[in-house]
Amino acid sequence: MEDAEGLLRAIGGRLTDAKKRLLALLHDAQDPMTAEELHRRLGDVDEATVYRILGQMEEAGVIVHSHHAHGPSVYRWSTRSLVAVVCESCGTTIEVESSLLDPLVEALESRSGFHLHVGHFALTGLCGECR
Amino acid sequence: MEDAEGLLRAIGGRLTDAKKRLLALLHDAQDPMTAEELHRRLGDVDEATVYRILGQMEEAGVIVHSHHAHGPSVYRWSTRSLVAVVCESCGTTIEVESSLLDPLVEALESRSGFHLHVGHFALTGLCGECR
DNA sequence: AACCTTGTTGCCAACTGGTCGCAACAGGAA
DNA sequence: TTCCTGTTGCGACCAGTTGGCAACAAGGTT
Repeated sequence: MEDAEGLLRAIGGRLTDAKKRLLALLHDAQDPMTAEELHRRLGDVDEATVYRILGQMEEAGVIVHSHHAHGPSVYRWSTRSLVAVVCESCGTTIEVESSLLDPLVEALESRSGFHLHVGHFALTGLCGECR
Repeated sequence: MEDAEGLLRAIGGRLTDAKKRLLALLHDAQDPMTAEELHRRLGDVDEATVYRILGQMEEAGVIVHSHHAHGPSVYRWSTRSLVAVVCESCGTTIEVESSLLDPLVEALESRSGFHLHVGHFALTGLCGECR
């Protein structure tokens, strides 16, 4: 919390209650959360405001979002460099260290000059149980 | 076209004009297409119908769709096993052979028992020009 | 060829995830 | 305390997609 306030001050915006609480929620969460989930947990903060704060925080590099194939985006603290892997059948999500994708990143880099943003996209497939 | 008809017959549904034409479009397309694009090119086929046909064809395994970060899904003939890589800055999309992801697929398989569906998700990042 | 069953279509309303405009509100520097 | 400006809630709006429903038509049956 104390460093969340420092962060907010560093970003430059105003130190509002909504921002502090949203940031704390996301910081303490072990799993990524959807905007709707954050809105629900914050209780009295409007959904549009949640999206606005998420946008600012992401622009400031504090958080990142990723797309889970069907359904809403999820947001997570940006220091957690994980890639979500979602089962298309049962919805189970596991997270793997993004370093697992390093060979792919390097291959793309040298082949096409493309620099991948690993983690912006969830990988999808079937989990062990559902196969 | 002749084998498109055979395909449709094999799938089991009725052989309608909309299905034949949509399938031909997608079969002959070099790039993946959005539902809106298909609807536009088909002219007199309703958008809801396009989605319904796409759903059936996908269930039958004839086509696959993938999600491009923001914006609509794209559909492609399923024999083209490519992964889209989208530049977040300029939107340029390149497609790479999915075999480039084989090491990742194998790693996930042995670590977590997860079987990835490569191609269902687009990879995102920055292209050489935009970096 | 007429007929009937059932998949298919068009039309349109609804739904989800997300954005926007605007007036009221509230940090926080002066 | 005052004032400026970032922030908020509210409600309309938007894109992409799905669902209900009645009319329609593919294609097997008689």
